[in-house]
Amino acid sequence: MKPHLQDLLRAALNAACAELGAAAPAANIVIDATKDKVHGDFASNLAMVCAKGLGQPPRKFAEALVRHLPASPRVAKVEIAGPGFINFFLTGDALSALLPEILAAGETWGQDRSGAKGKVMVEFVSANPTGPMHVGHGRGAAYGDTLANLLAATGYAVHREYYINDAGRQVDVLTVSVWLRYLEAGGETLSFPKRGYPADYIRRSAESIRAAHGAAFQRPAADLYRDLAPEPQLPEGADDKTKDAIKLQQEAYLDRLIERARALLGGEGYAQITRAALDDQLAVIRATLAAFHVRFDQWYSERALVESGFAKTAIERLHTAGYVYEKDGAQWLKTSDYGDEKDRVLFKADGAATYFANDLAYHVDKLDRGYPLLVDVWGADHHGYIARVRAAIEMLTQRKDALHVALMQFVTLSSGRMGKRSGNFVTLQDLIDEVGADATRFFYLARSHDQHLEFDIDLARSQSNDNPVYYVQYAHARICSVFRQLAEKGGTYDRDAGLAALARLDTEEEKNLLTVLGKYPELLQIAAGNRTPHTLAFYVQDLAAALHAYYNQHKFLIDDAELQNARLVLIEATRTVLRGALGLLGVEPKDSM
RNA sequence: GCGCCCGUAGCUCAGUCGGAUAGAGCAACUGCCUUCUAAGCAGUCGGUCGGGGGUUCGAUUCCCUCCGGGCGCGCCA
Repeated sequence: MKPHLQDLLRAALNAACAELGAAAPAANIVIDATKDKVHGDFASNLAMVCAKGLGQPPRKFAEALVRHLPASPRVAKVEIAGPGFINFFLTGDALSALLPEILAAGETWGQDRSGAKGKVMVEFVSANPTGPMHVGHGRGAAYGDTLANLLAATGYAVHREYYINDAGRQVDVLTVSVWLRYLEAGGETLSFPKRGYPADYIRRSAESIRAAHGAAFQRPAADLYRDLAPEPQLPEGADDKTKDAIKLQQEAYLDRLIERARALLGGEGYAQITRAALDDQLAVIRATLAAFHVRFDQWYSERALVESGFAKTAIERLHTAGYVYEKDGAQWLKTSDYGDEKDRVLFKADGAATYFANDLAYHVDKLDRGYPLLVDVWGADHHGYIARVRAAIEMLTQRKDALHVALMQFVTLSSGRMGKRSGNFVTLQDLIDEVGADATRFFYLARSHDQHLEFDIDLARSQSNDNPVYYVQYAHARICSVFRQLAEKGGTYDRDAGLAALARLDTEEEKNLLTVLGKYPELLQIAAGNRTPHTLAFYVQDLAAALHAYYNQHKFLIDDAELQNARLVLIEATRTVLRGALGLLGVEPKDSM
């Protein structure tokens, strides 16, 4: 509808300017859906935008535009209002014309599945495989999954990927933590290191290793602690400076335990525990994401990236291009040439790669795989990391727009509900178990991602009219119920007869529902283009509200067969759009409540 | 100190490219079930859009500044 009105206005603009003997301004013509029906269906500010340049009063120029506006069967009335707005009132035919389109296209109506906009890689979640996901990861999961759906629905060929951080020191900490719990379970008495991972899930990992390997990794505690200085302890009431110093010493102690573990277990034994521990944690993560209806095309291992040698090869490329230099024994990347506040270390003085080096190599691989557009979904605590990755990507591509980072602001749980279940936090799995996948997803998505989110667990789990996700699902269920009732009464639905009688849809509620349906295609473009899935979550609530208002005011199963068929066409189309939108949100439409 | 996100109704939050009288849900109050599901509908109440300047036909929106909250500023990951 908008392009049609733009065409009309453009013609009017040319004619009106010709009359004035002036060149038509090159302004792009803005058409907005009105907030208030007294202003019609669509409005344009064109007269006010052009007035100054043409030396005309806005309202007078608006009159000239309206005078030159070509007639259109879709436009019932045009008015000038306020400081010079041009308001369009559409005919009923123009509104109902989208119903046959919706029914013909089905749930993908309004979507473009062609992939013609090219390939895009969406990397999201990528939670460390050292424990279960928490409620913050859930937000990135819901956001990333729905954003990927939206991009796929608006012409992109989308690849969804999870980067597994299964290399680096954290994996050694995981390995040692599991092994120490394993030793404890085997009867050894030891003091668990302060900086290890103490949680219950570590114990369960240790138990499953014992189930698979028996006592193969059992060693005496005496060997573990031989010639090892005891772990420094934090004194009561220490100041921050002291605390930091002690923490560093405790980390160093943990490093010594890691070395001792390698020595006592041998390379192969140590690696077996690492693999088992990682597999355990990843299995939990995969299960949670499956329960959350989040799907990935690929799980990409950092460890594999390093072991294949590509991590080094990729950095070599930057070296060859002249972006890498040596200082203080370390290899640095000149990210400050591309907007970062300082240069960053790729290889430490001891030769080890930094996390940044591997992550950068990973992004090089993404580009090598032919993705001109990369979307990374990160937690807000990583925002200080954006500049360096962006700088590196710009070095590689000479483009500023190749990488888009979407930051998820923090999630807190509603007061009084910060209970500890698995270790020292509420896991995403806990939340899904308690609230359900649909409500959890909807609550995450019904908030702008750059807004701090307070997750109201009590509201989300309430099976009541307070809960917006039920409100939307109820709208869908009500439509299903109408068709069930029709069948029970032995009635028939003649869609073609309904399509032929759309002119009968002339009540206020019907026009409003049609107006909301008509906004859907453009809304998908906006939600995908701005990367704001929450606008879709708001839309389905608007659509449900329009349906409920209609349902409450009018009956669908009536004696007037023609009108009944027309109304059934309208609610069938509404159900179709609801299903399409809920599908993108990853929320299940329910046939009954 | 510097950088990023944020500040909108009692609460939780929308507000697209600068547009008309700033919206929704919850809470409070009033109506509506003999009728396709009341997990619903209709209405009332509720605002210095954090404060102050600036830009212009017009600012919640853009710029400056101050106040308040969160996060980040490693040869950690």
